[in-house]
Amino acid sequence: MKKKSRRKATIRDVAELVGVHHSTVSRALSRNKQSKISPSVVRKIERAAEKLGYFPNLVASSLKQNRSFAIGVLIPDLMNPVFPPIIRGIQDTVESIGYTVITANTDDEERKEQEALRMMQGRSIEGVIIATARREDPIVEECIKREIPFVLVNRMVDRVDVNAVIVDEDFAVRSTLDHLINLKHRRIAHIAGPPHTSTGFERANTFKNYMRLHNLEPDLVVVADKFTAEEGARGLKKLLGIDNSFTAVVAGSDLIALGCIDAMAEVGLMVPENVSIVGGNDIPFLSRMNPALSSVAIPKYEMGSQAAKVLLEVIAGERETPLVMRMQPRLIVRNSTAPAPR
Amino acid sequence: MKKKSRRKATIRDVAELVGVHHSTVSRALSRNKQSKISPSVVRKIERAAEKLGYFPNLVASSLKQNRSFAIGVLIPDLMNPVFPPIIRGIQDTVESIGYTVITANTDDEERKEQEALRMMQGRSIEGVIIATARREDPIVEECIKREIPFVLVNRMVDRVDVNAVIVDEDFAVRSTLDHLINLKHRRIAHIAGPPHTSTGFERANTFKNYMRLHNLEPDLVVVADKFTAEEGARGLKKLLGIDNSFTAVVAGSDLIALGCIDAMAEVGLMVPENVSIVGGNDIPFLSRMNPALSSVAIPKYEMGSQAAKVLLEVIAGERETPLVMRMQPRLIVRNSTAPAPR
DNA sequence: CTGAAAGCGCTTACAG
DNA sequence: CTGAAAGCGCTTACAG
Repeated sequence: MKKKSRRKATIRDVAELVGVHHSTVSRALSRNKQSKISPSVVRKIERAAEKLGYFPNLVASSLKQNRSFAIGVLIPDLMNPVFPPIIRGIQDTVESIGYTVITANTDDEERKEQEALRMMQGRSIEGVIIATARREDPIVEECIKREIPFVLVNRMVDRVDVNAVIVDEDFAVRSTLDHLINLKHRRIAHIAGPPHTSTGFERANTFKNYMRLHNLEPDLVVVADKFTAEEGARGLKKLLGIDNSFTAVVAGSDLIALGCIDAMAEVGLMVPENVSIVGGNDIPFLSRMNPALSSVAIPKYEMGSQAAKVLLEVIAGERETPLVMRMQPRLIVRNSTAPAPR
Repeated sequence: MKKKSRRKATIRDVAELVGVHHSTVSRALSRNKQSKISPSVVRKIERAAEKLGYFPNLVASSLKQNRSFAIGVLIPDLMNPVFPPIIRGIQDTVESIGYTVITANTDDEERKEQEALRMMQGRSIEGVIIATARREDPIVEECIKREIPFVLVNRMVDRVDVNAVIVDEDFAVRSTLDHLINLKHRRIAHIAGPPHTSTGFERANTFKNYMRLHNLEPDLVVVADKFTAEEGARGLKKLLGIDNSFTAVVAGSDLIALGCIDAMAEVGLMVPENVSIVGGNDIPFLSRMNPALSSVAIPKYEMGSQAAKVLLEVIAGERETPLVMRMQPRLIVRNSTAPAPR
């Protein structure tokens, strides 16, 4: 029962064992059954392959076919809880048809984005899902120029001739404001996400417009430079320097909301007694915090899954016209919002 | 400014442009500078490569060199907050030297583990980091048999002749119990993680031994079949059926602790007034819950990073003897633990 | 320092 | 249905 060699079995080894040409083995073992090999030979080959513990060398196959059955995914940071479900959605859908995914963290740094794209191209990825897009994004431009199939997820660029699976931000903000206005809040502030991202930008825009529509002060807007708690805290403090009559804040994301809550705690503002707050993308476990954070849930797993499906279609050449899917978010009211204090 | 063709530039294209043999280009562009090419030629080649937008085809390079500069990572589920930091730690350390990582979710199903390993082998990964190990694990055996370099992270197998970066579970449990005993708890229960995992098994063992050492009842132990909140809740209910005099519970993980807390809430037990509870691996945001969960922090990012370093050493042939690193955890006392009620 | 050749393990037109 | 050949884009002994 000793193994003869540590070398992995190749197609030639099984060909030899069966006594056929290695091209016949290749044909017998490849799934597309256009080239018919006689069933008896197929069976012999399969048996031999099994016996030798043969499995195909995907890198040789990739080189020859000039496709890799791999896609890339660009995210800012795996440790941001928004992204794991998106990635899992992507993985589950592409893996079911034999693709694998390579993810890279870019920390929102353009240099790392470039490097990651290069690396992925070097590995001949067939397409890429981009969760890091800024409204004007050199990476997106490069994909277009180099004709790399791509789809954006979560964040959008300003141009609309791209494939994207994003959130109906308008709806997100409107349902949030409806909720707050119903609770009789009038002085409502917004700690917006970075304006160079579509999510930050669109929510801030809708916020102003919808406030105006309701004849409410639309200018209580402060910008957070990143979707982080630190920036949320900074934003809230800045807001306090400008105005302290607000009774509610709409945060650009959950992480921003956490920062706001921290900053409020520092100055003795109670949530929701003094100020109500709504978060932005419903990351896990925040339902268990004190107070449980009201937030706008977005279908992260689903978005990843859809983005993957679209990308696969583009790769297969089945999709010509760009598609922008806007997924419906859902306001989840918990304990961080309450009627406006009088 | 029109591109001549969509074809990616190859080493031959730049060779032609410079007027040298393509092997010279290969030498000039490869980082290992043993084969000296005259600086002037190198410069010309670099210029030409730049001009053509050349970048190496890693899959061709992989095929030829029979190494892929890729490693695999097996995790149960990306959406479990324990794993993203581990993966990030792995990625950051291997990417800095040009490796990429391919992760696969196995959902703790052996079939998926097998499939993932196959896929990774097909892609010629040079080694694999395994975060899914059970105490007896066919995947680990297979890696040994096939001589695939691997290192375990977080979970260990029963055999000790392997590389692993894990937690000092003994210390984790002892510091937890010290804390609880100091708070005058005497009836302490344990909702253990799955006994087929080293973490579940070791913590339960230490729990019993250390309780005995303190002349406390060591048998208030119930097993959760998975590291999930659902299983934690089930465990707690089962415990209540056996005994309801306990004043503290040591949970096998944070997720298990969350389930316990839910189950306690259902029957009107207050944390920490009636029962104190300590979680198991300090996942993010639980410091913000109500009550903030006391937990044993483990250095997840660091563990990933260390595991990657060890794996890289094994791959480089620089490590002969197996290494088991036990990382020090740290009890973080928050508000879910309080003096025992009288 | 540079060139020419061989080969990594597959796939796929082209014949038969 | 099957074989023989060529080639994917690199790397690397072997000469010179």
